[in-house]
Amino acid sequence: MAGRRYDPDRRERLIDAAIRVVGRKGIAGLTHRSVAAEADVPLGSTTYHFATLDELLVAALRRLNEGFAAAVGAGIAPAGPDDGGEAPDLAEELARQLGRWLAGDPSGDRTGVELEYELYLAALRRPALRPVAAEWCEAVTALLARRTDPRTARALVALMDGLSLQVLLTGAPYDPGYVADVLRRVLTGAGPPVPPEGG
Amino acid sequence: MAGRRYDPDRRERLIDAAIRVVGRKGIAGLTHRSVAAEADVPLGSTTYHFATLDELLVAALRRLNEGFAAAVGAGIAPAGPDDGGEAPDLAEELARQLGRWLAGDPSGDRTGVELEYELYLAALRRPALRPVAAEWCEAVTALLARRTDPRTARALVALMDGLSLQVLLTGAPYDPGYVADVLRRVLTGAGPPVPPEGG
Amino acid sequence: MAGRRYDPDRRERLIDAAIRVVGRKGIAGLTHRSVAAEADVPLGSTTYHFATLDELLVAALRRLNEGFAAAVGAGIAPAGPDDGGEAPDLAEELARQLGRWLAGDPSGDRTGVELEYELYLAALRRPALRPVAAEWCEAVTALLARRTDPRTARALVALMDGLSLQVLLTGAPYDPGYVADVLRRVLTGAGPPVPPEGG
Amino acid sequence: MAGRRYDPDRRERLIDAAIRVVGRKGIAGLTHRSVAAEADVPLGSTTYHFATLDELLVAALRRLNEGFAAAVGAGIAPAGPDDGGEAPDLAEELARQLGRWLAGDPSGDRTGVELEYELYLAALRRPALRPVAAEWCEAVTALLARRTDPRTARALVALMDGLSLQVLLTGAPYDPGYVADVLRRVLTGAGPPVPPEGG
DNA sequence: AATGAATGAGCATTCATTCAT
DNA sequence: TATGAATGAATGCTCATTCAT
Repeated sequence: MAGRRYDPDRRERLIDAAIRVVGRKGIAGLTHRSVAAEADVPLGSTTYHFATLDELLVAALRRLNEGFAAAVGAGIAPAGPDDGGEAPDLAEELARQLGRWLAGDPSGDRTGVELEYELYLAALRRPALRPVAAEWCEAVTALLARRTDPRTARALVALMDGLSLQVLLTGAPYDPGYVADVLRRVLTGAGPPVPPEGG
Repeated sequence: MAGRRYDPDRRERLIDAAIRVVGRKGIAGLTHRSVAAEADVPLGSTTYHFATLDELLVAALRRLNEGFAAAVGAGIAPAGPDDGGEAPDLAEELARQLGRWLAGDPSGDRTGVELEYELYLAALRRPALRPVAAEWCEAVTALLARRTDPRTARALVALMDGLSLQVLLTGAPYDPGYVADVLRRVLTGAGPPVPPEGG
Repeated sequence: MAGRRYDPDRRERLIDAAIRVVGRKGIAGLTHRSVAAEADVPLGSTTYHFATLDELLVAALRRLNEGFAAAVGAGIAPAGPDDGGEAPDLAEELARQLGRWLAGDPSGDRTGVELEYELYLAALRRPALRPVAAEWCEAVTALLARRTDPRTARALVALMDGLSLQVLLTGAPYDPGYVADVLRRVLTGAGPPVPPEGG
Repeated sequence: MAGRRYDPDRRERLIDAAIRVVGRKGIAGLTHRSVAAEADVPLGSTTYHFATLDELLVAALRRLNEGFAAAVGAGIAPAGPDDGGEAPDLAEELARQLGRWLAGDPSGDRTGVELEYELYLAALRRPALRPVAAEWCEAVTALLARRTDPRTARALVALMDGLSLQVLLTGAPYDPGYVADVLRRVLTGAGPPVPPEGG
């Protein structure tokens, strides 16, 4: 913690530390001090790299988004070349995927979804986060739109958000069959998927 | 602020004040002090009536629920005696209602929905709020179940939550036609409404 | 510094401490911490009694005013019953008095005038101090008006302020003969003193 | 803000920036950072050119003096060759001039006088500024001495300072008739003006 | 039952300064 | 010669909580 001059990517380490802190203590527990301690960095260093906590929050949410989009992208295969207007098993794939996320890390800290939702929902009161939240929303919608039309994709995202929150907020058990069922209803009458670029 | 000894419904006034404070400054701005000032009550009085802020938060969310359930109940008429398995215009009614809530109070403070969602979503990190959030969710679901079946009702609530959050978090405009459309899809194939008690 | 609950007139002690701190380190050195240390009182106590530093500054300047007005009043005897339109030796009395103030306390800390002027002049940038500065100005003017007319009194105050500042700001030596001379010029053609109340 | 290597009059630009900063935020708001930002110059550059803030303050006050002396000189014409011992309208000229300064710039920032007085009065606590304050005082006195004798000039300066401060500190309205009156009294019995050099 | 006073911990932020480049 | 990065100290202020009344 002393004399450690010259430390490139300290900025990145601070973002990582911020994510861990939020995971452990929530956004309310994210302070310059807690981040500094978590990153093992002098206090002044946090304000040097991120003048305000909002800046740090934005960076954290953005990094989370990248990781999340990658995860979703890996889980949701794009539509095959000869798919009809609607992917046959998308509803079930999504329901299964959602179940995996919500089950989460059984170990100590909060699960990934909870952390992610906390940051995402923080945009409600923090305008600075709004653009990042919008990016996240659009990114996931775009991924799903590879298997259905954009309007349907957006509705799927909303429904999955709503169902996840019901589980997270009320402690209700997750029922994959039920979720697949209602997702399927939204997929009913969906248009053709967005063709991949260059197609 | 002084000498106001006998004051039987001070407790209620504190809850009202707490709601106003959260509306104006967010949950992060809810402190014993801010509530005391808002309610024009000595500081010690707040800790006396609500030992912790969580207690106050629970009371506030519960009060909000009551008002909200009443509003929803008034907006969503129960199914008539000879309705078929599904109310013909429920989707549009809900979309319109949602639009009204999201448009909100154009005056100073935050709109009602934003306030309500902030408290509701706070349950993510505050276990004490979880039971109240569950109550809220069940109450609204039950109201909608008077026009469709419970599983569908729960999905409608989730979808409306998700769509509302998209609007609130990303600043996207609200499109009632789109919302009615996707709500209608969820209503597709819904079962019969829950018969009124005693029916 | 510990366990000293119940300490009435702690508020007064804080004001005294603030005056000593400003005397020693200037307004720039007046911080909640420095006052707390000087008064041997916990830090939180300073913000409890004076929510902002401006409040403390106002209280300090006001207290200083009282003492100063008393000192001036003692030094400047009111006009005798049969005085003509102008007190014969007022100019010299004032010049002598001014010399005594500017000579000040040869010991360590800043002299009283310097301290007083620093707080008084701070009103230039701190609107909160303005009313107190105005009070001070009027009080001294009223005292002098007992020996001459109010317009002349106000000018005497201005001239004495200006001459004092020349000494304090530029380090020029104080020349009582010169000061008496120019004060006398202002007194030339002055009207009758303000009659004492009830006279 | 980057790569601006060759920049010969950066020093001057920093002084200008410092004056603007003091005008906007007061001496207390003058920091290396605020100057750097105002001058659009890297932070390190300010400490490089002015090791301490006092140095910068001295430079700023000195520059202000030059401009002010020029303004006064332009406003106060020297005595004509056949003037009697006393300039007939000097009192009124000065009163009018003072009124113009105190009215100041009606636009956003602080008026020029306020800024100038703040820096001038700062000498009270900052010995480094004392010589510059003395220069200012002497310069203005010398200018006025071209229309009256030096002792009287010095008193005029003191009286004008005192009257200006009354207006600035207490918010009292400026009354040019009154000011001319009392200035005239000081001019009463003044000696002959200082003859121009070489006269 | 109720409350004014008190206090220790903590927070976001700002800053002068140092130093390696 | 300049400067971006870094840092330790400090500041004003807020707060939950305690306690004596």
